[in-house]
Amino acid sequence: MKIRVKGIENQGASGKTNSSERSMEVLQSIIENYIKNSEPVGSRTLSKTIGFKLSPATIRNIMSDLAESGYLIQTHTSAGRVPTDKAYRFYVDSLSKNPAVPEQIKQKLTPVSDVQGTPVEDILSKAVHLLAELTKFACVVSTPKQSVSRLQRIELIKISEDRILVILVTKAGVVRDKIIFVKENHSQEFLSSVTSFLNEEFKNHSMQEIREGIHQSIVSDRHRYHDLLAHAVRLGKKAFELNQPGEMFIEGQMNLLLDSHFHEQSSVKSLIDAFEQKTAIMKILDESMKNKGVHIHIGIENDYEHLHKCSLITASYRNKQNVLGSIGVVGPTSMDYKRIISTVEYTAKMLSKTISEQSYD
Amino acid sequence: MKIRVKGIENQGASGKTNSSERSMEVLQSIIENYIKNSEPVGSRTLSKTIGFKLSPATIRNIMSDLAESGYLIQTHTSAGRVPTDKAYRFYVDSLSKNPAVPEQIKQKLTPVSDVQGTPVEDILSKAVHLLAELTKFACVVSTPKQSVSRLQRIELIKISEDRILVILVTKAGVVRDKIIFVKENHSQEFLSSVTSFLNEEFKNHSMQEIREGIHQSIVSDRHRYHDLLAHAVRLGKKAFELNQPGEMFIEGQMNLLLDSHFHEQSSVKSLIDAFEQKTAIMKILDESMKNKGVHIHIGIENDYEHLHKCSLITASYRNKQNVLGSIGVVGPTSMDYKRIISTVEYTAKMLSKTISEQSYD
DNA sequence: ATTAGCACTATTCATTAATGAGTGCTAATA
DNA sequence: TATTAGCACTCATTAATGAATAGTGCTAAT
Repeated sequence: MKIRVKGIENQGASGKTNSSERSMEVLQSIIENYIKNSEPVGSRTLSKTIGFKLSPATIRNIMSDLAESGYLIQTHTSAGRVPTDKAYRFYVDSLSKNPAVPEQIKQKLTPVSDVQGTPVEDILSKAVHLLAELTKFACVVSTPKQSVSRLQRIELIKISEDRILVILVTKAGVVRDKIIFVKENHSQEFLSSVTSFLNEEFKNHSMQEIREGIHQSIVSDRHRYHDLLAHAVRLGKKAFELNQPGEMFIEGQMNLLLDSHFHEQSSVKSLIDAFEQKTAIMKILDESMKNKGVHIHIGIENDYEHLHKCSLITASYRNKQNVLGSIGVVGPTSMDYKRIISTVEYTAKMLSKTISEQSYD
Repeated sequence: MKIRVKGIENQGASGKTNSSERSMEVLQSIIENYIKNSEPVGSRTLSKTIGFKLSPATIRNIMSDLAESGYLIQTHTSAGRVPTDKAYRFYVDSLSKNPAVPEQIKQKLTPVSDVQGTPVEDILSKAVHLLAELTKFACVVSTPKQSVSRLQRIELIKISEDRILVILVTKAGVVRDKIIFVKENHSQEFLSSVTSFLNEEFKNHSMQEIREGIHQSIVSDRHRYHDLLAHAVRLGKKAFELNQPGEMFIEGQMNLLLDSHFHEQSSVKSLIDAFEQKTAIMKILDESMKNKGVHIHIGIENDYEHLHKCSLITASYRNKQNVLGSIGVVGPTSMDYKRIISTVEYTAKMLSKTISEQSYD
């Protein structure tokens, strides 16, 4: 009995994969059926939908085996079977790596690239909005990681007696601004020379490097700097200090609440918490920046408990130089993985392309 | 019969307002009861809750009259009565103008002012977040209207051969940035002189004035400008062109979906649409900037149909110079007006104070 | 003008019974 | 030996029923 299913786990190991292949196809069929109709699927229905001819009884046997090895569960005795997270994992792993992107989605996503001169935030926001519209789920995108982005230019502008406006332009085209308060009343000329110094010193360095570098300068080489540079370093330190904790844009949360899978009280509450907290999702997005391609987190695989009933599909976006951030979809575990994966992948690609065009190198 | 109720509408007109005053108090009591429990209120319950002694039967008579003149409705024959939008309008109009702000709310809102040097957007976002937390409804805030905000400083920074970064700093502390593309390869020195020119010419003018002013310059005085200034004007035109359509931050939409009043399918859909559209709510926020104080839009009073089951409480915020934008709450018509109104009012006040401190004059 | 009393109405809730989808097991079949 | 037909059984869903309840409207008495 179990042999049949074992075949799934180490498929191809033995020569006689016939019956295991069939189990696989049945499982796949169940999953696709469930994804489509969101209803437990029974042996009778399946025997009609399935490609090859099998009687309900046989299918019942197979299903029973699949249930035993944890791919299916029953909500109650006389209900059909529902795929588990393990089943979804099997399913996505068996999907083709380069899914076709429907022409319609390509069409819808072209406006992302139609944004000459707009701030990166706007591009991200547009992209995530479109993604939400296409997938009908909640979508998130993380803003470019400051620490890795490289300095294109820094500018210090005197605003008033004691206030200086700091503008940081990164290679990725992100502009950050911050007012810093100072005690001394520096002249604009002085600020200009500080600006020049900082630009020469730090252009093309990542923010992280700069922060560390400045720290270094102060600690070790203090005596070497004459007065002006000491000031410059002190100002620069303040300027580069804007350690924003990485933002995240969320769009289409409402879509989830309309989704039938989240109609139960408890899971709605969970989701809201998950979005309030942000940190959990942010962590997943960050994680997704480390490797190429699409990342898939299914239900229970998520560390954060409130996301146990969700799947996340994420992909990183980048410019020519660096990986900048990630974009992703949060939906029910029973989402249409094929479609969502290809959509996310394509969106990330378009986003990368657009941002690369805007980047300064 | 009707006389009793007419008394509400032109109260104090006749000397014998005794019974009309009583009707008023009954109505008020019904409203407060309904706000508190979200359940149709019946004559028996009311006769207990109400301050003075009245039998259920008498109350029934009064209620019947109130229903006849449109202050109450019944969901079905044997149900209690529910206040109409007209009733809420009467209710809020009769509220004291300067409501007390609970100490607890004051406490919660102090962090808004704890934001030295942060961009205005962040302050707004923090304020609206706190407001949502306090009110448990959805909250919105509009970003400072660009057209009225006055220029503190403009800066042109050469980013690459054909790209110039424009930074606009307004008196309100808002920084706007945009990349403009140019055909000529201007030197940074040239840009500096253009910058000086633009600053001298337009500092302290509102964006709207500037846009009009520049247009004027080009049309009428073209010949007067020598080459450099012609360039400057052309660049400036491009720079000031960033006609952003006024953004809006939304927070706490989820709160609404958890609210029992919106549990019916239809109204949820409506609300989602309302927030997607943005324009309708934006219009209300804009409207609210025209007059001082708190503005209240109850249900059917809203032009936009999808907001017919909501009330909006809005108040404008400002710096020392100008009204900048508005902040507001979107909730069910049966919200606790007393509490919400005072909270919004106080939040707007705190917001104004904070932003004024950051403003550059 | 107010109130008590009573008939009337509509919702809500629990109970019951019918329906039906789906399984598991056994015996028959290819 | 793998597959299938047949049948008993389970459990959710649905509809129907009736009792309990909360509320009104009207009339007559105070």
